[in-house]
Order: sequence, then C-alpha cells, then structure tokens
Amino acid sequence: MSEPEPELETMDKRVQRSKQTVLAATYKLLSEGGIGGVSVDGVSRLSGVSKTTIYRHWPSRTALLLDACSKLGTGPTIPDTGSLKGDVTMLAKHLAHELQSARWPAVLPSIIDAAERDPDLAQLHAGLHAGLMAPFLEVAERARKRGELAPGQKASEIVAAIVAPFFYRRWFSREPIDEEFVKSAVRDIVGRSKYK
Amino acid sequence: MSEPEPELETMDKRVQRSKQTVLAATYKLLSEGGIGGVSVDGVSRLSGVSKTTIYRHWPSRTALLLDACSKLGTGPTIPDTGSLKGDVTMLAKHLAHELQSARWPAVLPSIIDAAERDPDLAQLHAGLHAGLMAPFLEVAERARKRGELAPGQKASEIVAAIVAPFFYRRWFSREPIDEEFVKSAVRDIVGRSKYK
DNA sequence: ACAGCACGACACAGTATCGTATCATAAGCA
DNA sequence: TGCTTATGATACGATACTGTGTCGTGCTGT
Repeated sequence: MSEPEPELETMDKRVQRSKQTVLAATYKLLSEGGIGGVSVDGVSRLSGVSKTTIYRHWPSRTALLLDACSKLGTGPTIPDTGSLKGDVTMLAKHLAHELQSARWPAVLPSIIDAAERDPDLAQLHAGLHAGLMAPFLEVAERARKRGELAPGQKASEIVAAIVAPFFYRRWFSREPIDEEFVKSAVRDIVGRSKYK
Repeated sequence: MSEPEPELETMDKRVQRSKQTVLAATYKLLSEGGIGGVSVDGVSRLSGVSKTTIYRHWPSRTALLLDACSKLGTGPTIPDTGSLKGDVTMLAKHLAHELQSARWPAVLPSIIDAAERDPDLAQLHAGLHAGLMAPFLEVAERARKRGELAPGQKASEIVAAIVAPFFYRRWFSREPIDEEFVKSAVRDIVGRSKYK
C-alpha cells in the first residue's frame, strides 16, 4: 500500500532474478527452520546472492521476512458442488492433505509465536489466517443463502467449528489426520448445521 | 527418571536458593519472550545469579530450558459435580480464564514451533499437552462410566472436541473468549454426547 | 558500442550468544 | 571455630548475526 511497487515488467532483469532467487531461498529456510531459522547471512549463503545485494532490495531482515511470509498461504480453488456437505468435504480433504505435506504448517507456529509479541507479525498472521479461512467462509456463506444454515448461525462459527479440530490435531495432539478423522469431522459439521 | 535428583532436603541452602532464583527468572523470561527470549546471559542478568553458577547446576541452556518448561502446566483441581455438563462447564471456565490471563499460553506457541523440529522439545510438548488434557480426560472417563457417553464414543474425542475451539480462538482467530463462547462450546459438547 | 547500474567480494564495527577458566570471597556445615 | 563448598567477578575464545562501506567487474538497456 505504501510501497510504489515498481512493476515487475519495468524492472531490470538482474533485479528480478536476484529478488526471486533470494525469496526462494528465504522461503526454503523459513519452512525448514521457522522464522528463527532465517538469517540474512544464511539466505545469502543458500541463494548465492551476496548480502550486499539483499540489503539493496530489502531494508532489513524483518522486511525480507514479511515479504517471504506473505507469499505463504495461497488458498485452493473454491469448490461449488451445490451442497454444504460436498463443499466442506472437498475443502476438508484438501486441508488434511496440506496439513501433512505442505510447508506452511511447519512455519505457522513460529508466526503465531512471534505474533504473540510483535504487532507487525500479528498483522501478518491475521492476513494469513484470513486467507486460509476464506474458502471455508465463502462456502459457508453460500450454504447460508441456500438456507442450509439455521437462522442464528454465523458463517464464521461454522468455519471455526470445522477448522478447529484439524488445527488441534496438527499442532496440539499431533495425531495423524486420516480419512476416518476427516469423515467424522465433516459429519459433525453437517449434522450441526441442519438441526436446532 | 535418569537423574539421581538429590533430594531438596539434603541440598545446600545456597544451592537451593540459586536454583530456585534461576528457575524463577527463566520462567519470567520464558513467559515474556518465549523460548527464543531465554538466554543464559539474560537469566544471569535478571536473576543476579552469576552465569558461572548457572552452568554449575545445568549443563546447557537447553537443560535449563527444559527444566523451566516442565513446571509450566500445573493443572487445576478436577471437579466432580456429578454430571458431564457440570464438570465440563467448570473446566471450560477455568480454561477460558487461563488462556487469557495465565502465562503459559504465551509460551506454548514457541514450544510447538520448536517441537516441529527438535525431538526433545516434541517430547516436552507431549508431556505438557497430556498434563493440560488430563482433567478433561478424567471427567470424560467418569461420564463414560456413568453411561453419559454414546457407546462408540472415545473419551479422547470428547476432549478434543471441547478443547479445540478454545485453542483455535486463542491462537488462530485471536477472538476474545467471552462467557457467551464458553456457554455455546459447552452446549455443543453436551449435545453431542447425549444423542447418536 | 557504451554508459549506467546492479552485482559480488571483501572488510568492518558492533552486538549477542554459548560455554569455559581462574581466582578470591563468603556462606553454610560439622 | 575452622573446613568445605558454593558463589561472584571477570575474562576469555569461538561463533553468529545485523547492517554498512568500498571497490572493481560485468551484465543490460539504449
């Protein structure tokens, strides 16, 4: 918002290459060691781009970190099966798969930790979280318009109810997220939305 | 387990005092800055105990850290109101209060982050988690014996179902955990246990 | 072809960290 | 009281990190 953002097109090829290389390396270190595992020296070593150049493009380590983190949670395509159950099933399966294979789940705890103290990171976390939840929210909203949700029920509550058990499993109880679990989670949600 | 643990009674008064002082300082730094916020130098400065002495009692920073962390989750007294709803209500209120005021919720993310990579910390996390869940598990088990749970329902599932939304709120959506939320969470659980 | 600009290779200052070592002091224990 | 033992002050070496400064080289856009 405050950055002029000088249009990738008009950028010097060398700058493009450098920035991209550096971001890739940062992302790798990030996913391997969390926020604490990222140092400018480390990024320089891994990427082969000299530290001097890195500091030419990012004013500080924090800036680089925020830049890399912001490209973390690219959501899936939003399904549209026509029913809440169908949509949620697809999203839940996708989430289950990502939680166990993608790289961002390994990074998120360190962001949450940092957000506990640093306002900038808290904001970043809010953005990431919103991005992750967006598909679920969209699906819930549609169900609402279809009349599949009880009157008093907020869409965000549905979203929390479906996602919370997944997160709990991934980071707190650390149990595997198998097909059985996904099924029962979806069942709970759908059951809850219909009655009462 | 593997440590001889030389009986607090027989310890030199000076040792007792040092260890306690150091642990207190460590705990404070831990709750303020997470695991990353604890350095031996920092503990020394804050506690007034010299670094030399700290290294006399703990072989490494990690050892000190594990020692301090292990005293983190001292659970509440387990209620016994005679019904699942009563018990869960009490525990949920207690949890809600702790999540917003106690110090361990600020530390847990850093432990989870570390557990993502360090096996020792993963074990520590497992222990803490077990300690936190124990009261809920006990209460659920009792409900089971009373016949308040459906046959196929595992106690641990009930526990996960009640706790997950609290954790989600505290660390992911970062919404306040008010009385309304606690009520509806309890309602969900009790409803789920009775039918089907 | 040529000028400008980005680049890499240093080197540097300042800070913070983990552990270790030495030695004098003071507290506790018998 | 006197002996043992924990402690504090201090310095040290090794490492890692942030961020800046300098300078020569070579890629890029015109």
